Order: sequence, then structure tokens, then C-alpha cells
Amino acid sequence: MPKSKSHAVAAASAEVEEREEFRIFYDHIKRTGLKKTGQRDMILDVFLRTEGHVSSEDLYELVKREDPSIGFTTVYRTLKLLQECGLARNVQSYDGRMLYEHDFKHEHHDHLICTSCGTLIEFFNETIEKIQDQIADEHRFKPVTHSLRIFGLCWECQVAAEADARRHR
Amino acid sequence: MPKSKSHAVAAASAEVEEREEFRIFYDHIKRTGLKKTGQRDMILDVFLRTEGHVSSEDLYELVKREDPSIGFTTVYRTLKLLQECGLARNVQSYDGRMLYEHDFKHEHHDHLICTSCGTLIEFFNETIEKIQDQIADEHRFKPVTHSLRIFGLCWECQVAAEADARRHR
DNA sequence: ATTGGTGCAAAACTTTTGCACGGTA
DNA sequence: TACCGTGCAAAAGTTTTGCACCAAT
Repeated sequence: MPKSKSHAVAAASAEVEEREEFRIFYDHIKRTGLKKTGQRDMILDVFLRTEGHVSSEDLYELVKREDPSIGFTTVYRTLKLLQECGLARNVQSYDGRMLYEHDFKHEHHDHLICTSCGTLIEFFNETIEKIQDQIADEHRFKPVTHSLRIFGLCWECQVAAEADARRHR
Repeated sequence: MPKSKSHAVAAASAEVEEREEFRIFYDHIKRTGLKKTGQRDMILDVFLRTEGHVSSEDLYELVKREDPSIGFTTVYRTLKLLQECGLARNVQSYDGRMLYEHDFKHEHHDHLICTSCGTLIEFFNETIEKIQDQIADEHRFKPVTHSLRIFGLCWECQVAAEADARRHR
């Protein structure tokens, strides 16, 4: 957010971050004996400014735009840290790539995934959640997380497909 | 296809296969202008004898055991054919790998996936299915398939983890 | 000083594809 | 004969890891 000069890295790490997400991150870092670095701050900052879902590559590109010196590996590993402390969670896209999304103060939800354009639409349904716990119980299975993905076509792609079909008719 | 003695390839392809699954496969092959080959017969045969879930690599290993001359590529591509004609369907495992399972006369179901040992337990719940369609509808989303996976620990792994914890205590 | 962090390059893996040769119809 | 199928090798696309050097505590 800051950006007092040119590099956001400096901005993000120079002052002590107040946002709750950073608190959580710093706590996790301290608790596990890791270290606070400018790169990690910057990566978290960019991630938080992100809407929707990003792959590690996506996030790397965004970060690089603000500080080209940060490497992919660091983004990749930081994303893992963010998962560990509950700031990010991942979703497997329909094509197998791993995407990340915010997971702080974001109630759990599932996804409708358009296999044409890749868009992810979020939804939540209490009943489904309850039934899932019931099912796990019946199988003496200890559920940790779950992933419900409905694949198909979003409205835009349905319209586009329709138009396309008309053209070839 | 030669090799009239010890190899199952011969067994599977020498005579005309009667099983309904083969009917379906042959129909699909004929319908799309493809060709019936000993390799494909053998791969389907092995796949049908398979229980549970296999990756293309897994199936390749099984096939190789009966006919080392069959290559991975053929197994891989045949698995795609089997999907096309509805004999197989795929599930993304928790680690991103693609697994295949029987999909003929097997009503749709979802999975409980143990992240410790990889085991997949199947289940089905009518209510969840209905709610999903409702949700898609509400979003003007045209559902094609879905995947509901509950990750966690199966009973065996819970017990093992418990024992392990006791040991380190 | 220590111990962890970083970026680069390379390794590991899976999934796909290009091609030349051989088989099916 | 005309096409399709097959196996091999290599391409692609990601996710991971090893390492030498740098930075945080």
C-alpha cells in the first residue's frame, strides 16, 4: 500500500506492518524460528492485493512487476508459508495447476469452474458441509479439508458457444 | 496379433471379446474410425481386472507385466479412449496426479481421500447431488461434471498416527 | 557468529507430442 | 494401398531441490 518511493519492497519492509494478516504471518515466522525478510513482506503484500485465484507463476509475475529482483523460488516458498499459517489456501484448477486464494476471514467456500475460460465462481452451502461431516463420520474418516468443484460452462462461455454454433450452422 | 502362446495379449485379442465393456469399446472404435488392436484389447482387459484407482503409470506397470513390449504412450492414449467411451473416468488425487477408475455400470460417486496413504474411499449422496444442480442453476452455470473430495485421514492412518504419537511421548 | 533466506540452475515428475515404422482394414 | 496405431525420444509445463552466497538475529 505504502510505496513511498519506487520499490514496494522497501515500503513494505521499512515500516512495521499493521495489518492483521501481517501479524499472523509474523507470529508464524517467530513461532517456527524463521526470519522476517523484505521479500516475504512484499510477496504477502502483493498476494493480499490480489483478487481471485493465482498460480505461483501468476503471483511471481505480479511481484516481479514491483521488484524484478525477487525470484520465483521465493514466491513459491512463501506461498507455502502463507498456507501454513492459514492466510492462503489452494485449489486445484481443472487442468491440474495449483491455484491460491485468500483464506483469512474468508469463510470456506467451493467452486464452479468454467472449463472453457478457467473462471472460478465461489459458492457456499451449509447443507453440503453438514452432510460431508456426516459421511466422513460414517466411514470413521477424519476430515481435514475438502474440495468440491463443479465443472462446466459459465454463462459467458455458454453464450459464446451458442454464438459460435450459430455461425457454423 | 501374433504371440499365440504365453502372453495374455493373445488371449485377449485372439478370440472376439464378449464382455459388454469390449462391445462398448469396439463400438466406439468403429464409430470414430479407429482400429482394433491387440494392445488396446490387452490394456482394456488389464484395466477391467483392476480394482480401485490407477494412474496411467500404474496401469502401464500392470500391462508391462503381461506384455513388456507395450509402451507407456499406448497405455496413456488408450486410457483417454476409455474415458471417451465412458468406460473410465478420472479423479485428481490429492497430490495432483490423475487417477482412473471404472465408469461402466458404476453409479457416480465422490471420494474420501487419505492424504497419508493415498487410499480413496467412495461414497454417494443424493442430496448433495441435487443441491449442486440447484447451485449451478442459481449461477446460470451449466454443469458438466463435478468432483467432491474430502481430504483427511482414513481410520488405519489415524490409528497409526496415534500409535506413533504415543511412541514419541 | 549463526542460522535461515535467496536466486539460479538443474532435477523430478507428469502429461503430451512429433516421427518413422509397422499393422489394420 | 491408405490410414491409423505404436513405441521411442523428446518437448512441455510445473513443482521441487541443491548450492553458494547474502542477510537477519
